[in-house]
Amino acid sequence: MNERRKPYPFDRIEPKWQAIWDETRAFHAPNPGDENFDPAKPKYYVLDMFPYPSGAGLHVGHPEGYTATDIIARYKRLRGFNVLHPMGWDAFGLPAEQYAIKTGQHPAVTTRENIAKFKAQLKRIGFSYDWEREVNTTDTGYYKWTQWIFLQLYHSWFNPETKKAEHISSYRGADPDAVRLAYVAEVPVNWCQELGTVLANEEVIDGKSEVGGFPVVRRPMRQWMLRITALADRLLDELEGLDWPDSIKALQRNWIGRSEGAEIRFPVVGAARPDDRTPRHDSPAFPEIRVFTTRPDTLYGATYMVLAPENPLVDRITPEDRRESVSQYRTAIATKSDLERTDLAKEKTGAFTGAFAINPANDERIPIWIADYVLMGYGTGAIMGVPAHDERDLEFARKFELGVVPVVQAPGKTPEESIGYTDVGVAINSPLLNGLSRPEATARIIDWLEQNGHGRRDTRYKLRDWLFSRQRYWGEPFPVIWRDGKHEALPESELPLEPPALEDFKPTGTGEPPLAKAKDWIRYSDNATRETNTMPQWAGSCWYYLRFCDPQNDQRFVGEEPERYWMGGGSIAETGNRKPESKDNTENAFRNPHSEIRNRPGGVDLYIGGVEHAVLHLLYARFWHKVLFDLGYVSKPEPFQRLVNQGMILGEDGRKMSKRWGNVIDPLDVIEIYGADAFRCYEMFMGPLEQMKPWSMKGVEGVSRFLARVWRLIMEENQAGEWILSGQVQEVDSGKAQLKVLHATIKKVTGDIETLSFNTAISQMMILVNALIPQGGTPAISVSTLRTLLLLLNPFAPHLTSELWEILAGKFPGPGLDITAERWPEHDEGLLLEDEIEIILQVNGKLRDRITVALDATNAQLEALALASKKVQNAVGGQTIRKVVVVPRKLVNVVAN
RNA sequence: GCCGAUGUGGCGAAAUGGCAGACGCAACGGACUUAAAAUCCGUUGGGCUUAACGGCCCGUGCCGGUUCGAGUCCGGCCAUCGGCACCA
Repeated sequence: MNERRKPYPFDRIEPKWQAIWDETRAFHAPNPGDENFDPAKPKYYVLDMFPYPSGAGLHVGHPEGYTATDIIARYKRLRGFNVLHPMGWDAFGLPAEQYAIKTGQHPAVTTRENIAKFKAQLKRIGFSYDWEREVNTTDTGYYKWTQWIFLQLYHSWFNPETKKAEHISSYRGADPDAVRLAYVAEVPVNWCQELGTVLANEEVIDGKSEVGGFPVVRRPMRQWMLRITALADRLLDELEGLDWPDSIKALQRNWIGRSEGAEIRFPVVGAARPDDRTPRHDSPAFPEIRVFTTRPDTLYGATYMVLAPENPLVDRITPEDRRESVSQYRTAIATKSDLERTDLAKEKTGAFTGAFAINPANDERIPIWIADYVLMGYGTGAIMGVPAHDERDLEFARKFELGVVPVVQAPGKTPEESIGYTDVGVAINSPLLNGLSRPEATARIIDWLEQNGHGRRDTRYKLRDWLFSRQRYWGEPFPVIWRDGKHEALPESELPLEPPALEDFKPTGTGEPPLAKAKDWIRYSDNATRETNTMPQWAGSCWYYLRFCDPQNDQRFVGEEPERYWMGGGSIAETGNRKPESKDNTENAFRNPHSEIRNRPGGVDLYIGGVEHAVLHLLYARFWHKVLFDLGYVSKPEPFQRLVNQGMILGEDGRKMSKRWGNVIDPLDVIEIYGADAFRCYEMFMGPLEQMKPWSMKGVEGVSRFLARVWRLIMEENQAGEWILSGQVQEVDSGKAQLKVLHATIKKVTGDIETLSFNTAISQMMILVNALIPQGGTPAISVSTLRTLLLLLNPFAPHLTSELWEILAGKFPGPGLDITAERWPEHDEGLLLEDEIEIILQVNGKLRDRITVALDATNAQLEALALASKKVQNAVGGQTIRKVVVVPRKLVNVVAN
């Protein structure tokens, strides 16, 4: 391939400016109290989801979000904000460990190499990160505090009275270990043999591991859990005030899965206990079945009950003559895979236990069945079957010929026809509830249940407690020891607890973690040993945004003042009621971002990342943050005020980029040919940030041509082929038309950046540049117009604009050499108005003519002009004019028929 | 099944309820050049009509509604993508 001529010398200017930014610490954000800290500036915290530094390096998907945040960061700096824009590494994780298993190279070495590669790539794109704040979750100085936060969770409980996490010392019960937010439980977990570790529910997809796609089986093991369910209500309710995409909020709501209803107690008759197989009806040990239902109003329609096959109650209630068939069914279910069991298409199966329960509402005796459509893991592992108003129950009842009693009558239907209706209608066949609507009936029956001791109001969640331990080497060790079979927290003074040096990182295969191989390390004292599990990768990412506020602090996970400043709602300037910009135009809300900022509840001001973290990282981090908030360590209850998901970038063939399709684009290859500025601008020009969109090399070329036109507006080649300042750049006044498009561009670009509509911002700058290109005659371009253009373009193409700014500043006196020290321009609304404007004339809503009128033409004048138009008259023809709609400065619509 | 998003030229897309297709790509024509590349200028939703200027009709997934006026708002469908899924 021929060495193609560069459209402009980005290969020289980009490294030049990157070096200057490094040397001058151009993007270092000072903390309160630091040298150069300006208390007059409001803060702006703009954050990327920090990457896992894989061996593959960046692909074009990473820099999409990073470019967006970088534009915002640079823009906010020009608007006078103190901008926190950091980057770091989520570096614990499986690939480095698996590489270690294969090669024996320590994961720390692999990680270090990968980070160096990632960092070089990010720098090459010209991101304005404050690299002095870089964090790495695998540094001892970092995970010391991850372990410290774990200890806070360990030492805390959720007080249902105050609805807050509190120190365990405020717990008055007998067994604090039963309520700690970090606790140990023997639970059925997702065990992945291939990975040699257990996984969180969130990490298992269709019975396979999210990483690697290996089979996952349920198996009871002793594990560390975090009591995230205690915060379920808050995690749900406090989503409301967040400026997040609806889809992400919906995903989290769905994942938390709050259902409101009642727990109802059904006494069992004809029950048999293993130790006494005689049916007993009046024993004090009389078993009862508790069910959870969201439809207590349909209680009278409960014609049978179903227990999950695994429900331990089954043994207690099944009479002798049914034991064999019940046990057969249970065995059949146990050998089924999760996939088979949850296959919706399959027919309902089940077995009658031989026992009966009493429906407390009408004292009816109803049969108790077991069936695998009832899950042990949700509610109480038992349901009341209301076939008339639940599809699944209806299917089951029809198959096994159980009674179906309609208890809700749908509007306009007979009771019989109302079977299968689940939503609307009034209660029937329900003595206590007849005639009531669903909400009324629900309230009435719950009151009745509570008054008569048959049940209570209840809320259940799909959310499970967070399985927090892993059997891996490359993760944070738990700061916990075991003595006499009981766990104890390590004292804070012993943090960080570093993992042992190991030769062999392989999983043991038995479920025992690799750390168990380090016999010396395990031994804590004569009678105490260390916990050998490690934390999952999510641990480090749960609080990294806090560490960025104060990354070097070795006394605290984050200093109080930096946390208040960066994560608090108001900056020093805001609380001081001071605005950094004097001009204010209330007509245009977006022109005054400060009013918007002041009203924010605080936290990270803008967080951009992939949608894949909707229910994992984003839920976990919110959970930790709320606990830290309750304990008084952070200033606001939510960490991320505004969240945006960038859309995936597809290959040129429209398919997901993957090695398999050979359609992966390497950013550095693109930068090699077109430069970092073109790469950045193209990523933003492709389309709306949130949208999925295919890559196009031709598209990059188009954007590159645009940047080259900007270059040639200001530079020209001399005889020797060197770029020199163009003679057409002069200190002249811009013409009226140019000023108009310039100010329209200031307005549009400013508004578009605020709404992250970068694609249209770039379009508008293209329009401006097209308008500035001299068309014949004696060309002269105003220096001040060019400077404004460079400022507007600077966040998008920082290298090019820095270079051109410097060249202009060297030739024309005025501003300094450094564009990043400048202020963002403001548009003058007056320049956008013309003396004459075009009015469109419609007949019945269809465009028929246009006229040019004075700006201040009255409605009456407009109407007269419209009716005088030949084209309007033709369109009206013989019809009668019914009405004339005049929209000032816009249009006239003549209605005729 | 439930929840969420999306549907506009050949392609990426744009349009506070007011000129549909800005901007860019591709394509075609032209200028410059010995030639090419680069650059610059022009045309470019579909159809009908006119010698030409121009004129007319259709057009934002489909069907209805609201409105002087709908890509945009409302109701009902269809399709694609993403998430959840026997969650009681």
